[in-house]
Amino acid sequence: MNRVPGKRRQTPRRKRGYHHGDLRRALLGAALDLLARKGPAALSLREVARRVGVSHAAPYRHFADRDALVAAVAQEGFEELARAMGAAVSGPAAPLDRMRAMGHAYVRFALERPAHFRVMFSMDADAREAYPALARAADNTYDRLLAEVRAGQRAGIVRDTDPEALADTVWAAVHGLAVLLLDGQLRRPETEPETRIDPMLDNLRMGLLA
Amino acid sequence: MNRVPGKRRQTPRRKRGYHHGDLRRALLGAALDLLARKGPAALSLREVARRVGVSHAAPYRHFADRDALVAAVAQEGFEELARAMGAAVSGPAAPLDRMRAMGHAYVRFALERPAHFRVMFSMDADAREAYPALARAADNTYDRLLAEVRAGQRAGIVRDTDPEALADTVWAAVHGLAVLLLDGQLRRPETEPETRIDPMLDNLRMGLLA
DNA sequence: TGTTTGATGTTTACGGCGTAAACTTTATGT
DNA sequence: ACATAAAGTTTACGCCGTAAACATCAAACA
Repeated sequence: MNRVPGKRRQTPRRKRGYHHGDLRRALLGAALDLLARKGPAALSLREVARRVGVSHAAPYRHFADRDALVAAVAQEGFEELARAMGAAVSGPAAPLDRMRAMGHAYVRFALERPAHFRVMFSMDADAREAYPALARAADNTYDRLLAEVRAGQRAGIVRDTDPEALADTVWAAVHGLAVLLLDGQLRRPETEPETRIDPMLDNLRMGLLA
Repeated sequence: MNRVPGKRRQTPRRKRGYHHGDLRRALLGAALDLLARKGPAALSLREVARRVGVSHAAPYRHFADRDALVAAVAQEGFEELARAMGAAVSGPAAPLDRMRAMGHAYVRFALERPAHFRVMFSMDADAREAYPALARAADNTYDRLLAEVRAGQRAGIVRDTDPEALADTVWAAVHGLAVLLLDGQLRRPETEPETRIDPMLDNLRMGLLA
């Protein structure tokens, strides 16, 4: 049950009337919109159903429960983030520049869609295991970064230690920066949030030592 | 209204019967316990009241609403984290060692009390503004780190750039590691989670460059 | 072509939640 | 001792997630 993703309409334009046409997608869209406007606390199945104009039980034909809807929204977020990061590295060629571009895309995504970003990381490991598509989408972003680290090492630019540890470090720093900015935890009023990332990436490059 | 913190009983042992004795603290304790056992979703005013043996409206004498209770729990978390970090730096004398100890304490706290840690960072900046005590408790942990960075610079060990940017970098990396480990996002099965922090701190020290 | 059938959506119902208002009880200061 | 305000209770309302029974429609098959 619950719809196989690939089985969708070949000619989706035909508006070939289901009962609704394409609930699921409509629900997802409404959920995302609600999330952006009113925050995570306001994201309820009933409100989403209301906005889409169906009964409050209709969503259960497409999502097992509220968590499943949230997981689907999170998954969409990871896919969009992966796209943004992909677009970012389409420009620069040098590994370090590519990593910088990815970092920017990551932080920008977080700052532009805070509620969405938050939801993406709101499920703990156990909860996430029930949604393998989500896990795959999330892994994807890590793999992109790791590839750049390895490329940097092959080019002799990046230090030759465990590449996964290096990728962990960079990802943790970028992710940490994103969530701390979101939390307003290290926002000092003078500085534009996004300008924080370049000094940070410089510090990562150079290290702490004198 | 809502109790001035300092005005509490001088001799709290006397069990000088309020109606309850010391609700608020009991509520906070129950909330923390519930959080640890059942996760953030299960943290409800009514359940907390039930556990403490009081009517479901009683908590409103001590907390304006559910968010206020959550904020108080978060604040306790920051205070405890600050204590843990304080205890960690009581040993080593060298700035870099102290930073390492602080990082360990931070990640350990997150891994040992995941639900609590999550709650601490679950409120966005706007929401947090309503709870200045929370904000102060949170700032405290940052200031400890910044002090170590400055000490390292004075000792000539740490690179002489903007110390706040350096502190941001280290904090972001440590915080990012903590939340990613919690999310199971970069857990690779072979390695013990806490062993991740030392390679990361080494990478921070040395930088990425070859 | 007409019928069946499974997918999609609705109605009704239940209990839990946050919160407000009106009420009762108790501790404390005069 | 008694008034008063703080602390706790009861009752009530509307929202939520979810389950079950029911209705409707699209499509496959006879």
